[in-house]
Amino acid sequence: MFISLDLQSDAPIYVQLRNKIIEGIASKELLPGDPLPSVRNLAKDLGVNMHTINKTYQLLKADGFIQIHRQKGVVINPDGFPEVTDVFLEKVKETFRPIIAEAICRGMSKEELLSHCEKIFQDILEGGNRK
Amino acid sequence: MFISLDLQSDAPIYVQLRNKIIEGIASKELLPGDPLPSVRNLAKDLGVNMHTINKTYQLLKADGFIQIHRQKGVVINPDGFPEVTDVFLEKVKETFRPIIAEAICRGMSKEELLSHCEKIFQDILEGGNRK
DNA sequence: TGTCTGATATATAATAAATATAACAGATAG
DNA sequence: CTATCTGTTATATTTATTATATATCAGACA
Repeated sequence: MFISLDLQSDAPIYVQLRNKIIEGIASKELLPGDPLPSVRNLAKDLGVNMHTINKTYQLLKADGFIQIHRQKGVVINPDGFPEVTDVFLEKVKETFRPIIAEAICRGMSKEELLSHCEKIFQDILEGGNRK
Repeated sequence: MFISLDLQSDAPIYVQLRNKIIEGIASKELLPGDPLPSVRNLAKDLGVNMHTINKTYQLLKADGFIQIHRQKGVVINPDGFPEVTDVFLEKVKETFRPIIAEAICRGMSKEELLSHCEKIFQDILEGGNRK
């Protein structure tokens, strides 16, 4: 995992980090059972505070993407990942809807939109286009 | 325009309102030249502060979706809307990427994803599924 | 016995979001 | 002319979020 944070971004660090790890899982760069750095080590590597990393891990744990063992450390969930729940679908809608609406205003066709989505999907699978 | 705000949402009020208006434009419920309520009236109607509305209008103006005339009021841009710029495409990517990555982790297929996007696109055009 | 885990507590600083008032300049209807 | 409506601007305050700085605790382990 090469993790780079964008300190200029309006997205909080702990969210950026969460997303990076999710992308790592999606691209199979991170496999079930793989270890993640300890809270303190990752904080040191990224030059941020321990609590910021802890917040990210707690989020990922709550969603079922990682397991946290008190003394062993943090691992990508070896028992598989959460499914597509109604809650998640709702999140998809709420996130996509405003952007798609703006795309329509700007004259983007449905085909064009789907093409962009497809490309992003592929890029993630191939682990590319990472910032 | 029936505008309802979700005070429970984590999205700021001024952003929610911006999105509602963008959706109104996308669904052609709001047409070029149509007037929008004055800052003070809308604030009163929604039960929020004047500055919150003003922030929304300034955002929409900066992006070219509305025009603001000092004494006449606010109208949906009669000269047409902004195009699909590189900046906007970048915003699409950055917004979609984390969600699509999570969708992949949860086992959603590409076809399933595109189907959801297509549905959202249609829903907006039809002015439905509004909250 | 150190040293590593995560977990937890407390305090502080910086920023963003929202509100509360107030005042200003220009247009316009009475 | 006056009152009222625009958007604009300024100032101050409150609240919540984000991030940091320290510190401590309990369990595991070499």
